[in-house]
Amino acid sequence: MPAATHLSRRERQIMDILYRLGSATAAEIKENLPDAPSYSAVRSLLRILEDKGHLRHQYDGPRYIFTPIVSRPAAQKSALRQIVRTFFDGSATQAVAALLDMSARDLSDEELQQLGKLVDQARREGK
Amino acid sequence: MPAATHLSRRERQIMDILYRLGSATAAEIKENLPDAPSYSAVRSLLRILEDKGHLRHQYDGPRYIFTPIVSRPAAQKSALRQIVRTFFDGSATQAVAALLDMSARDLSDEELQQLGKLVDQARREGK
DNA sequence: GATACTATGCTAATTTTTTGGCAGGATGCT
DNA sequence: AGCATCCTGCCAAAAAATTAGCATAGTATC
Repeated sequence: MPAATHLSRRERQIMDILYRLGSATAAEIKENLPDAPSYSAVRSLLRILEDKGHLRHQYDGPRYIFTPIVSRPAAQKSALRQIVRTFFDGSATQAVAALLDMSARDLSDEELQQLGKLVDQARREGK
Repeated sequence: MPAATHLSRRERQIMDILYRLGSATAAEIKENLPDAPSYSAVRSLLRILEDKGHLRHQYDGPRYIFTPIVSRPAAQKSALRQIVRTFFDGSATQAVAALLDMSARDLSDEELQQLGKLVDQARREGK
């Protein structure tokens, strides 16, 4: 149950990449790392992260594919909780409001309609 | 303009505390740090963060008060953007849906009503 | 004003992180 | 088979982060 706050800088960068891509090879991770170090360095980090239980690898033909241990949905929740707590005084409402505010113009009407439905649904369930 | 991904583990922990509390003294930060180190260590970190331009200090009677340089609203946006990109394929809608899903039962009807209004408003503005 | 307390500034040592080097094995191509 | 390429595993050096120690100054309390 290692919190993200315990990961080192590089470790966190790698886990972020893995959650973004779903899973990846060492080479792909290297490509996605800011100020990418050598391939060897990436491999070392991956080994460390695996030792710590943050990811696992499996064979895919001639190379390894690395995948996070914690499922994406679980990691999503955990990340959101962290943000809500740190930046929004624990208020999910404030967080949603900020999300809408910063991305409303990028959302299609379909998406907004869908969100409206989700809110209505939550209201019905709450009663 | 150093992104959060460039902060070291302790640096990030401290900035999180500062964004949670708004601003804080060195002692308060020490209290809030997981596995808190010595006061001296905290002071060192604070000096480093100030050198890097992440925070500033001001006098409050006999001690310093430390405050983030980047405003809370700006940091909120930045944090949300990061989450949306890393965990939700860049889809704010998905993120909102996840937020609603994980916290709907904790929200009051007033809050849900408010969110409904925000969505409606976004739809009207989009047209 | 002496004492205790808490603050700061600076510095040096320890620990962790981050990195690259090198050897060996598999794959693929000519 | 021979050669080049890409992978892995292990290890050790280099760099960065983290920590504590110590000297000093301000405040308050008695």
